[in-house]
Formats: sequence, structure tokens, C-alpha cells
Amino acid sequence: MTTAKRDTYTPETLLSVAVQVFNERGYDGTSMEHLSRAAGISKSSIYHHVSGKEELLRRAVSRALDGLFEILDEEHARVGRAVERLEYVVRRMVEVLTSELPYVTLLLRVRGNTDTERWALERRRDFDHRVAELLKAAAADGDVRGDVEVRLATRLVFGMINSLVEWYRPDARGMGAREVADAVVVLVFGGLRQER
Amino acid sequence: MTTAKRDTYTPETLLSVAVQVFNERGYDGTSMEHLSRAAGISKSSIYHHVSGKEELLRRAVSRALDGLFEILDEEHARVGRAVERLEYVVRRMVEVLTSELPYVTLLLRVRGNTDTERWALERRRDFDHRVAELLKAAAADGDVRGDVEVRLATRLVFGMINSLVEWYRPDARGMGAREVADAVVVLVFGGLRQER
DNA sequence: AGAGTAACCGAACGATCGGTCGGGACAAGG
DNA sequence: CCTTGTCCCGACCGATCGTTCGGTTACTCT
Repeated sequence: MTTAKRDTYTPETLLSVAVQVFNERGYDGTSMEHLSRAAGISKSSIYHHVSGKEELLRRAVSRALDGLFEILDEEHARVGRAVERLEYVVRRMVEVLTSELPYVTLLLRVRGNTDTERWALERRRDFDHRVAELLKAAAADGDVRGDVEVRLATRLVFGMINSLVEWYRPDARGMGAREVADAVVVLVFGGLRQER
Repeated sequence: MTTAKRDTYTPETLLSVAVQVFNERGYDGTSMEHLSRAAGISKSSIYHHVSGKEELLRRAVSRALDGLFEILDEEHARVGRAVERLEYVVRRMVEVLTSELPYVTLLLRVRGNTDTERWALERRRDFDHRVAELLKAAAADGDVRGDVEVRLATRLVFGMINSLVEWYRPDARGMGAREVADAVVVLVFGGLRQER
């Protein structure tokens, strides 16, 4: 009745293994042989679950993109003063980056060699533009400094947030996602300089 | 007497072509066939100038690392109040990133699959630690906020600066390196929030 | 002109690439 | 018991990988 447990791979469980290897060796640097060893099944068996290497990539980046776009649909991202919506989006971005870390990591590293990668880059650009408009609105409200070009500021803020995938590791003992989100919000809006 | 001009490749000129292709397709995604087409010479001719694909990578990341480490040797990075040395290093980092853009881009994308890549990652960590100590000193002076952990702040600032390689393009008409450096310094130290 | 050599080439190397194929092991349902 | 379908396997495919090799072109120097 309830989903009968079977001790075999599904496309989803296989994906989690594949994404991990992709992030360690890079997508192009990962062979199906590498994946089969990491998954503990033969190379040909992988094709029983997925159509090929590229489907694994597509599933992974889709998951990351879905997580990001869902942020923009949330109430706090749609209503209220622009600068507050922006702060909410920044905080939620950190949460999604940390909770979906391996998938977002892969997304942020695609270079556009295949159709799948180019599609991912396009959707990423869409998301960036949506956030840029939020920052633009906050600047128009006078809540955000006007002496730095909006497009430039957006890119730099994205750079700071996206760098999470290069160093954040969900250690049990280490810092939590909440702590990182607080730090990002503080630095993005307040800067390094001590106020005294 | 003066270096007689020859219309052929040297290891350096070949490197500039190779790095460009590496950045477009990714190092692993670039074949020697790709390089030979981009350079306009045959695949085997490449081996007349360099020992192989990995030497090109090593030369490229070395150039990037040398540019970064030279910053730390400069006078303004060695003497003076820590927060001012930090600001100088941040500004110079942006200058090096922009002037050596393709080489630093490649450096920031190595994943550690080969000995060369692991060596590059190690030197990068050294540089990061050196800057982290600068930020730590500035915090001890009370010039930088103490409510964000130094290690975390360093990573986020590096994330913002390093993101340059993802979007900065030296357009003749577009924004210059100076403009970007100003914006980075303003945002890193002052944050987004409008002061009024 | 002739010798020497830097620059280059096409062909081929063994290895590995992503992917295919026919079939075996095994559990579920009759 | 036998059938059915899931899950997996070793063997193999043509293509491409980074690299090597023997040889040719073209420039430099004497």
C-alpha cells in the first residue's frame, strides 16, 4: 500500500550520488565509470534509471532553479517595502543555497557547452534580473545607496551570496545556515566598517 | 638586436589563446583539438611549444597567483593601520582580477583533480589566510565590526571580489576597472544601506 | 648555396569516453 | 510451478581523448 521499500536506486537517489561526484570532479571531469563506482552499480545499470549523463545534470540544475524561483513567489518577496523584500530574498537565497547546496553548486558552475547548460544559464539570468529590479526599486525608494550602479551592486551581492557554494559545509558542529544568513544580511546592507 | 618579431607562436602567446578557450569550455571540457583550431595550428604542433595540456594550466594559474601575491609585498599592504592596508589590498585585488582576468578566472575554477590543480588550491588558501589575518588585525583595532566572525567575513568578501571573473568584461565603452574597484570598496566597507 | 634548426604537419598510438546490447538473477503475482 | 517485469551485469560499440612520431616546410646563419 504505502510505497514498498526496495533496496535499489531510483532516479532521485542516483541523482544525489551523481551530483556529489559532479561537484568533486566537475561535470566534464566525471565519467560514467566514476559514477558507477560511486554508486556501487555497473555503468550500464545507470542507464536503467536515467537516459544518460546529461539527464542527471538537467535534473540537478532544475532542482536548484526551482528552489530559487519559489522564493520570488513567497509573500514577503511580493508585498512590502522594496528594501525589506530585498532583505527577505537575500536571506531566503542563503537558506536555499545551504539546504540545496550540491544542486546549487552544480548550477553555478555550468559553462554553457550543451543545450541543457545554456538553458540553465538563461534561467539563472532571469532570476538575477528579477532581483536586480528589486534592488532598483529599493534605490528609487531611497533606501539603498545611489552612488553604486544598480546592475553592478546586484552582481557583487550575488557574488557574495553565491560564494557560499565554494566554502559552506553543513558541519554538525560548525556554523549553521541561520548564522550565515545573518552575516550575509549584515554585510550586504551594513558593510564591514565599524559604526561607532 | 631588439627581439626580432616572428609570426609564430611562443609558449606565452599560445597560452593566451589556450586560457581563453579553457574559460569558454572549461579546462576538462577543452580538448587539444579545440585548442589547435582556436590557435590555427595542428594539434601536434602545440607540443612543439609546450609539454602538454597541463603545462598550459600550470602556466596560467601561476601567472594569476603571482599577481595576487605581489600585492601583499607592496608597501601599502605592509605598513599602516590594518583597516587601511585591508582596503588597499581589496582595491588592488580588483585591479589584478581585471588586468589578469582570464588567468585568474581559470585559477578560481580549478577543482583539484590533478597535482597541478591541488597545488594551485593550496597557494590560493595561503593567500586567503594572509588576507584573513589582515581583517583580524583590523577587527582587533576596532575598525571593523566584531559581530561577524572574521573567517566568515573574509570568505564573503572574497566571494564578492572573486565574482568579478563571472561577469566583468573589459569593454572599451563599459565600466572600467577603477569604477569597479570603487564600488567594491564602498560596498565591502559601507554596505548597501543608504546613510541619511 | 648549403647546413642547421625552429615551426609545423598528418597519421597513428593506447586509453578512455558516453552509450548500447543481450541476457541473467531475483522477487512478486498467479 | 511458471510468467512477468525490475534491476543489474559484462562485453562491446564508434568516437574522441591526450600524446607521440617521422617527416616536411621555411627561415636563419655562414
